[in-house]
Amino acid sequence: MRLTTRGRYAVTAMLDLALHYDRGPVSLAAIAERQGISQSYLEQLFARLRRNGLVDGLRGPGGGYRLGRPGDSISVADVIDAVNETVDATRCGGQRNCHGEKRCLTHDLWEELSCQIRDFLGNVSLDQLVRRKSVQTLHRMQEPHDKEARPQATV
Amino acid sequence: MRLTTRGRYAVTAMLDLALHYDRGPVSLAAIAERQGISQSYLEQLFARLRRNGLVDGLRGPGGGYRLGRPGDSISVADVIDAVNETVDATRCGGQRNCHGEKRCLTHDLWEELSCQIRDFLGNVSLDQLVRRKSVQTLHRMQEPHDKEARPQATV
DNA sequence: ACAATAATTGACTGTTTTGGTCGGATAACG
DNA sequence: CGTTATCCGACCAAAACAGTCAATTATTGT
Repeated sequence: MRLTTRGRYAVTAMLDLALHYDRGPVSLAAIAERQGISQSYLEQLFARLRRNGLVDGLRGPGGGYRLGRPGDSISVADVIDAVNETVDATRCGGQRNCHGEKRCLTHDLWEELSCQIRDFLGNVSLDQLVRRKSVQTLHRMQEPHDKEARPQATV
Repeated sequence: MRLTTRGRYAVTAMLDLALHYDRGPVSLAAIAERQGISQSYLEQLFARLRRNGLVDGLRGPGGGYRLGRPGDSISVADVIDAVNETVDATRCGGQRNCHGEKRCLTHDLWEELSCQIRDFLGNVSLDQLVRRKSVQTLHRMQEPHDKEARPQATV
């Protein structure tokens, strides 16, 4: 089981996408700036997210990324799985060769733990996160305080 | 949050200790052979376990390691913490500097996850593991099939 | 006293993963 | 056509991981 910056960045970025769902595609540059993540690194992550169908990429000016499916059908576990390719806590990855040909003394324990984690992360959707108070607060603070309604090319 | 071979080995080794609690000190060589773990690596792990008071080391012939306190007061979380020094899932380790000076969008989520994991692993004691059927079965298979009662120096 | 045993210590090494950069290709829009 | 942005692949430094090794120290049995 590994949960590192990669998975955390991915979830944060996906959440940013969900927060701006109504404003059309979101560019990596925008995410990078808002969330303080290296844009080059984001490219790597989004390559995996796209391959797993979690996002759609739109090229050209005004392009960016969009959620591949509704935010209530994307769980945090989905995102982490996409970039990490394993949330399994066992060493053998479900096989039982952790000790010679048999499974090790603690195999079952790690299997249960994996289950717990998957359960927890699998039951939190992006939409649920969006609706959280703490997220909303931070979201508003990250907005560029547009006094008018959506200034379009202030960059 | 990281759960790697180190933590898994440590728990397995501690469980081995608990399984042989009544037979006096257990040598690293014995654990290494039974559980298929490198003895040199075990040395490293037990250094940390000892520093955290989880085991007592007894030198000299017939020596080895013993549980530092009763098996029902040692949780899996204790063991992992001892060798890993962190089971935290947040990047900032409880501080809130994950994004600049503020906390990142997903800070709370990782904090909850950490809590879940700690809860789960903190509520499993070595004694509970010992009593598990799957563990008992594996345990019997690992014994050297002593036909007599405890042959003493067959090595 | 002596040898064997086994913990204890610290330095050292090879491999993998992480986190990240860079340059260029490709597609879309004006 | 030029700009914008995704795409793609190679590349890289640092850290963590997994493991080895040699030397030292303490204890026990003879």
